[in-house]
Amino acid sequence: MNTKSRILDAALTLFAEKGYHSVSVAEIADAVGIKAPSLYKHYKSKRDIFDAILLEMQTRYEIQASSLNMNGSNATVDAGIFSSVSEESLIQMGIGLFTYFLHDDYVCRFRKMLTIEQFHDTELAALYTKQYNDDPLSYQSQIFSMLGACGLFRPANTDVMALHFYAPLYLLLTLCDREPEQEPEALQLLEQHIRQFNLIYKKENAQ
Amino acid sequence: MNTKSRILDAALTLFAEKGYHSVSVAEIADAVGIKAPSLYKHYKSKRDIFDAILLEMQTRYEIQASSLNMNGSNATVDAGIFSSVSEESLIQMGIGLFTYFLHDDYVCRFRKMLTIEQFHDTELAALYTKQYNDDPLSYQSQIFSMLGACGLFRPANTDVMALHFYAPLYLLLTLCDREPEQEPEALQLLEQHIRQFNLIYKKENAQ
DNA sequence: GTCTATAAGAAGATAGAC
DNA sequence: GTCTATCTTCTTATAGAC
Repeated sequence: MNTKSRILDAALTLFAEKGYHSVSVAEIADAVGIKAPSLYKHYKSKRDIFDAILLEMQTRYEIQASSLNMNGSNATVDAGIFSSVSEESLIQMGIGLFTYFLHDDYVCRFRKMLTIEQFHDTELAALYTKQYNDDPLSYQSQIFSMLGACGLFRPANTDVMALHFYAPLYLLLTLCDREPEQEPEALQLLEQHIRQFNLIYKKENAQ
Repeated sequence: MNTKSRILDAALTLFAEKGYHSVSVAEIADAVGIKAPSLYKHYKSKRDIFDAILLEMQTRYEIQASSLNMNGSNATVDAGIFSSVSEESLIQMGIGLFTYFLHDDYVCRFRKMLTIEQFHDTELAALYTKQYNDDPLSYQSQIFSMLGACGLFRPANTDVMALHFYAPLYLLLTLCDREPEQEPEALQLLEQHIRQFNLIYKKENAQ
């Protein structure tokens, strides 16, 4: 890993924990194992490092999201997968999404950074809303819309269903960001939540 | 309003928008209409202002929470109120809780400040978790437990019910903190959520 | 209680040697 | 590409006049 990437990595870790303004350039350099002035051979300013993180993480996100059809206007592929959905596979989807969001090193640090910086400007606010609210909700909504059309789920407002499915996941995720030691309880509650969700919305005769 | 309180107020506004470290003492003094050194006649340090905010807001919270029986180990009074619960009164409770959390000037700014500072130390993390996760969830759980005992709601895991009821409220609340212009859509979705929730959990023969 | 003046230090960033 | 030395500005905080 080259120095430029190591700076980005160290900065992301520090920004995620303390916020942009609370971290000094010297601190970042220290974490990388160089002196502060050396850092300016790689980035022209502290703000430049922040912007590079933003760019890099947005690129990663778009790749990840498009592979899941989370950003596009259709979820056709996933509907195909979930048309043979069972309670266990619904749990797998929920737990999988949750643990990925929670444990992927970059995703996790970037989410914390955005959490801290979200009120600084409208661009960061919009990015947070897109990645952690709008995209997951519209993705889930489309999934449930298809599962409804297949006759597997009771007919219901899919936006509300998406909110019912995703909001607990979101709350538990932000909880674990703050209190990592509560992950076991969170996972247990998440599983109970999905079982209950399945019980509520799934047609009795389906499967 | 005396100067000491005006400093607290101005500092809270600034901390909520930019975070503790991004705000200078001069900026706070400016917002109050005095010079920075004058501020030290009221508080002995910048950190002292922050701690005073924390203390003041925790006191306000405890008063508010105890009047709602949110912190205690029982929700007896509220169960009495909600034993005559209707769909409309459930919506009123949800919307009321939501708009209070969102529009109360102090509650709102303090929540934003905690959001920004939550990863700085474990004390702030614990405070956030208590006020915006644990207390509301245990409160809701107790309410549903009583409504279940009254035979108004279907029997179900009340912790999961509380999560189903509160998590969407929480997601929409944090969304509106970030994007205040989305409040109308959020309120509409919140109302739909509660109607759906009621439909799901309420016994058909109840009422 | 407010001000001006100022200390003491930290921060972002540059110059120039190696 | 890394370092030391340095500049400049910002920031917290104090001293002391009014």
